[in-house]
Amino acid sequence: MAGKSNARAVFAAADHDHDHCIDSALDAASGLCARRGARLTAQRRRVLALVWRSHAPQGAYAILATLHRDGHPAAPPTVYRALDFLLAQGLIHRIESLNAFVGCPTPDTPHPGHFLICDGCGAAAEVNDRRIGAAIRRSAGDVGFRIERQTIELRGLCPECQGTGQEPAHGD
Amino acid sequence: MAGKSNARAVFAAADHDHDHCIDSALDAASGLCARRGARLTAQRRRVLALVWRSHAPQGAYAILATLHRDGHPAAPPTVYRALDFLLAQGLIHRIESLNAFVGCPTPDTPHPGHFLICDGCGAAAEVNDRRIGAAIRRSAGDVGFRIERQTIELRGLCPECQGTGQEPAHGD
DNA sequence: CGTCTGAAGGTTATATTATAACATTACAAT
DNA sequence: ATTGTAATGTTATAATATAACCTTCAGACG
Ligand SMILES: [Zn+2]
Ligand SMILES: [Zn+2]
Ligand SMILES: [Zn+2]
Ligand SMILES: [Zn+2]
Repeated sequence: MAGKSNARAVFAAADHDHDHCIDSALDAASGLCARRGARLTAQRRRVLALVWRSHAPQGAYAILATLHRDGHPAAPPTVYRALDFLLAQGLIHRIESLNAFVGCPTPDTPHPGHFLICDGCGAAAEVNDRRIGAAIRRSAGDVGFRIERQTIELRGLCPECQGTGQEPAHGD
Repeated sequence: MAGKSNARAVFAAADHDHDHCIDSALDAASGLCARRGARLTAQRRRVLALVWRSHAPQGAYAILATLHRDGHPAAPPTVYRALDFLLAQGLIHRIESLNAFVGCPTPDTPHPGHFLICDGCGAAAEVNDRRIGAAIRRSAGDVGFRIERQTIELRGLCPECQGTGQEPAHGD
């Protein structure tokens, strides 16, 4: 309970209304795709909802299994194609160190994805800290490297999971 | 060590003596394992040499195939076990965004692996910039996140590959 | 309306990456 | 030699991802 108040800004509180997260993500996606002329089909919308099922990144095959449970059977290519579309639209990010996908809370503006990922509760928080970006640009600039894409994934324990002996991952 | 424009210091020159890279990596590994009482067996040494085959990260199955070509047939678990040992000793790093492994040029001292990875030539350069580390610690500290492990992989083009038409491989 | 077209999705098979489980061998210490 | 343990071998399979080809569907247009 001795968490910092800032912490809640990036990691959702344990008791937050997650249905609201899902709904607003879907609404944002609808609007954004409409403005861009991109087709957010029922299939893609379902996959996006399942990625947002939790703040913990979801694997493609977990999404696949949930689709089956929900009465929408699909094969791997279907899921991967939907994920590719969502990635292209910036609606989700891929977490390389987990081979999994997580919803983007700010899909309207382009940004590198910088993540804090808790090994206790599994949640991934997108931070996109200006200072990290600046340090990276400076470091790459020093050696003449031109950055096209960033993978920044910091693993550890979120404030809630520290001191609770919560090292191993759990469900979702 | 505190450098500004040691531009070519991180990416090896195109014409450098790579056999020297391999030899000194193997020598360093021998000494380090001896001091630690860790057993750098022939198998592990062979795998380490193959990881160092290039400054481009090598996949486990590429290593496996090369072992076969070299007359040292092996099954996947053999290679993965050797890689696990080398990772545990800090002799190599895993590149998450490539599912591949690259030799560590400074295995003596513990450090997070921060990489610049060229999409032109495939080379990965380990930078471990103190400013990036500091920015990350500050950013995580702000929200009370405890970092246990970092994945920092910056993809783009190295100085040599810029302007040489060497964008991500296309063929024609 | 009917037809055309291209994107989306379906289907099957397979590629790629990684690990589980158990048997055998090598090796150092007693 | 005996024994305990680390390393390796062996077989099978899990988990992640894509290739290739076919069908369906929504919208454009005459
Ligand atoms: Zn984002
Ligand atoms: Zn947590
Ligand atoms: Zn290193
Ligand atoms: Zn290059």
